[in-house]
Amino acid sequence: MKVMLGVSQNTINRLPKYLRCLQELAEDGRTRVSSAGIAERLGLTSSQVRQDLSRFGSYGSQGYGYDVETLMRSIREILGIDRTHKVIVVGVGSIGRTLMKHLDFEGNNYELVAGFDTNPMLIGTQVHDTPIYSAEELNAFLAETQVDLCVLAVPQADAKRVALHLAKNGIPAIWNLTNVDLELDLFPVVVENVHFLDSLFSLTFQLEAMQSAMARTARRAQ
Amino acid sequence: MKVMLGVSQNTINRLPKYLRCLQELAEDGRTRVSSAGIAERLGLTSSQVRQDLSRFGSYGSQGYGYDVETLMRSIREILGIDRTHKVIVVGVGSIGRTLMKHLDFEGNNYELVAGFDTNPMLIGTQVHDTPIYSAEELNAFLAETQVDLCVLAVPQADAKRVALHLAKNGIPAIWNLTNVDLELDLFPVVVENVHFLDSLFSLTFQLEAMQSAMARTARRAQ
DNA sequence: TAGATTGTTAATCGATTAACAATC
DNA sequence: TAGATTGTTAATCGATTAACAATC
Repeated sequence: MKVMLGVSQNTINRLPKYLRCLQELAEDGRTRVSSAGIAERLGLTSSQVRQDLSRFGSYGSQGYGYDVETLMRSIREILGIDRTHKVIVVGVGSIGRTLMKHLDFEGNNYELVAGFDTNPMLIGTQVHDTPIYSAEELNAFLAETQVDLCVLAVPQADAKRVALHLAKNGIPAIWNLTNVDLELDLFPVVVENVHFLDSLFSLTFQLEAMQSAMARTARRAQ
Repeated sequence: MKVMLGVSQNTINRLPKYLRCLQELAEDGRTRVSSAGIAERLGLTSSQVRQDLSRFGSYGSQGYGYDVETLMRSIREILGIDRTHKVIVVGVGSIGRTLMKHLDFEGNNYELVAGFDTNPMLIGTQVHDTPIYSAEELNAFLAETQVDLCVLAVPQADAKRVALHLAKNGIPAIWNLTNVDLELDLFPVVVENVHFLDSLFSLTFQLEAMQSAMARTARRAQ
């Protein structure tokens, strides 16, 4: 594989969108697609699609475009989701449980190996075929299992402490759903902070902007 | 308020992060902060913080910086979350319910006025003090209540149909949590597509990139 | 007052778009 | 073969950073 120095975050963030677009095309029975075809569906330019993909290699053919299945496989490979990742869920409250049940982990090669919680009612149960253990069993579990990724969904008050603990015990990636910004700076640990509200706020801003634009238009039309 | 022509999406996306930063500062009892102080906490440059804020107005003082409370209020105003927004939840499955219970709607002036679902078990119940109605009651409800925003959490198969229906019945903003890309292009309706998996994939990419960087370093050290 | 820090203008940097030779 | 479309280089555009006068 090419050395991936300087792939921009924007490019990385578009890869999952390309993948979803290709999955839709495959479901529609399409076997080939051009960069212009992808671009149109996503509201981008064909230039950008080709430019993005070319950061990682050559996946198309002149005069033909891209084979849908092949490009899908290639993007999965670039993202790393062609390989299996072992995942634990720490904090199996309502958010943790909902994700375990509804997110397509299996279909993307994520293996939910265990959940951990402090609630005695949950310990020993299963959520979506995944066993839930007590928080005390976490260290022992990590010592004997190579876990790739942790879904962090504990209460806000516990977020920083638990994240630090996970990092110290060798978890290399934390998907942080606690709504607390984790700036761990604990190389070699990567963290992705998910903030539901940010996206709601952004929508609200757009709503207000649209409505005031419409109000201006209406005034001018009078 | 200034006319907001050409505020970049990047700037808009940073506003919620500034807000969260200020909230943390306020909780720590801080009453003032400089652009450099905000920038450091968020890993940005002070220039960028000032540049972003100056798109909307002047909120600081030379030699002093920003008053934490005042700036918080101003950003809420810019985002539009100082005003009350009436919200309905369409699709009160496990994702819809979890959000209703756990997301801080009230604290950000979102008023959850109703939920709608087709499941007879849910209809007539309350989730987090919000009544759940039958899907058949939706149209009548929209006719008599001015709803600002809809949280869309129906099954994937229903997403496009329901979104179109909402748009046609006057919902101006849809927060789409169905994992289906909605490219409605139904002006004047704004849509925000939330894709949980995108962020997980992006984390996985970073994980792989970090691990292969470490492997290279290790080889070189031998 | 002197030091600090803003808001803004100018300079730089990076990302997107356009263009086109290569070629399926 | 002729038309289509890639991968890539060059041109443009926009976003970030640097610099600094204004001033609290």
